[in-house]
Amino acid sequence: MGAESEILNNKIFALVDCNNFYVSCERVFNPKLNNMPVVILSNNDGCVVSRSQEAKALGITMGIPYFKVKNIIEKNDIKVFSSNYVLYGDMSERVMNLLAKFTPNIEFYSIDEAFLDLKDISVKDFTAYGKEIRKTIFKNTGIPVSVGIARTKTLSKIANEFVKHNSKLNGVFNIVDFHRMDKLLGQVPVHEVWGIGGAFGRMLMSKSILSAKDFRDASEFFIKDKMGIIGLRTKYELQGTSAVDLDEVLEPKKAIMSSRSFGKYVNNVNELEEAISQYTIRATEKLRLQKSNCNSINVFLMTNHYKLTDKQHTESKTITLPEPTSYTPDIIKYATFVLRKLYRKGYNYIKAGVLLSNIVPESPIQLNVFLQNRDHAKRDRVMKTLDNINVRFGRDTLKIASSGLSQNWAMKRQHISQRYTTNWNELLTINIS
DNA sequence: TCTGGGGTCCTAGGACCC
DNA sequence: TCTGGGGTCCTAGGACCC
Repeated sequence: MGAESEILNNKIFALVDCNNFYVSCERVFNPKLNNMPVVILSNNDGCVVSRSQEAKALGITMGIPYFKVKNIIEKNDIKVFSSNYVLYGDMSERVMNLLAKFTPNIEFYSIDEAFLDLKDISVKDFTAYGKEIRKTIFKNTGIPVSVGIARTKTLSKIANEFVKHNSKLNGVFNIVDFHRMDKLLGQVPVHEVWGIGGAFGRMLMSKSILSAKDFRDASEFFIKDKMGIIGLRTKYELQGTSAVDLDEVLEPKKAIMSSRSFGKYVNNVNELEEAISQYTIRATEKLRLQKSNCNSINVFLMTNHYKLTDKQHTESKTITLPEPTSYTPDIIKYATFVLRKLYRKGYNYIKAGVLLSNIVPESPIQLNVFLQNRDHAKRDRVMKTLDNINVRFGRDTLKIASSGLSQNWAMKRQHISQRYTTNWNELLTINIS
């Protein structure tokens, strides 16, 4: 890389990633868990989605179904928690607010990761700055983070991953002017590079492209042909040329999904209707929160495809609404109408969901001339009041009756912890004896 | 017995238009 | 016998991410 391109490409990305985030959140409020093996389960207590170092060392892999490792868990007294997204979401917000103080240019990438562009920060030593970030986050939230610093997002990901396997780095790895890049990239398996997943990984390995270094040095034509523009960008990024920008603006979502596996098999259409109503309530809440309306809804339901002895039926159907809306009762009506079209008697359904799409800003509203007799202002007020009450007094304080009261189909959460930070009844209590 | 949920982007191909 | 060509829009599906 010549001096000229270095001037053009002067970005410095820091990827800040919370270590074992969900486990770390639980540990903040339950310090007994420190140094113990801990795992967090996905919704419905299905799979392992977060593991402490100790749990990883015992051979618990990411995404493994819970029932497959129950033996190891019990034998080693691994502590188990159901996902507590209310708690993790709140802790995430605290971490992100602190990170935003370190640079005006930040991308909130996921619940536990953010990219910071440091090019305009007037510090000489980015490594020291990374250590300061790390110290600040830990001191104020109790969450340990790793920091990877590089000239491209893809390289900052690699640096960050490296931190976690090398305790000598003390949580920060800066490869902005790293001399042994070939050696470093040679150690990264190609399928672990950000943007290259399992499918492309297998294809590349069959062509003897085994490491990030091999991929960086592979032919442009080959990569463009087999992987399109995304693959090419990844190659440039590994070469040190930034090709994936910081995404700073929080764009409204283009699709909003709410779906869940059931806690038991459901074959009764009335129960399915309750579930679809509940998911629609959740999805439309999110829709109004980002001040949008949707034009289409998709409803799907599925049987358990792992259970080969069961009759299978998986189907989805999209309909276009007569006008863009976020009015929950109407959308429930349409969604349950679609559900009844899809539903077949005699099948054991395990999961269903609602997807709102074709999303547009809530104003200006494109009114359907045939529906103009509706009082839109009044409907808006009703939804606003509903949302306000539910924000103030807790989710589902007010809800629509079609979602059911007993909800026998609801997901399993046998190991849930308290909502320490968001619910007055679940604050941390300390017994002094 | 028991296998998550919620997103994004890109591409190919069909429909349709002039 | 010979049966355009280019453009746009939409959708479905595949790949990826955490």
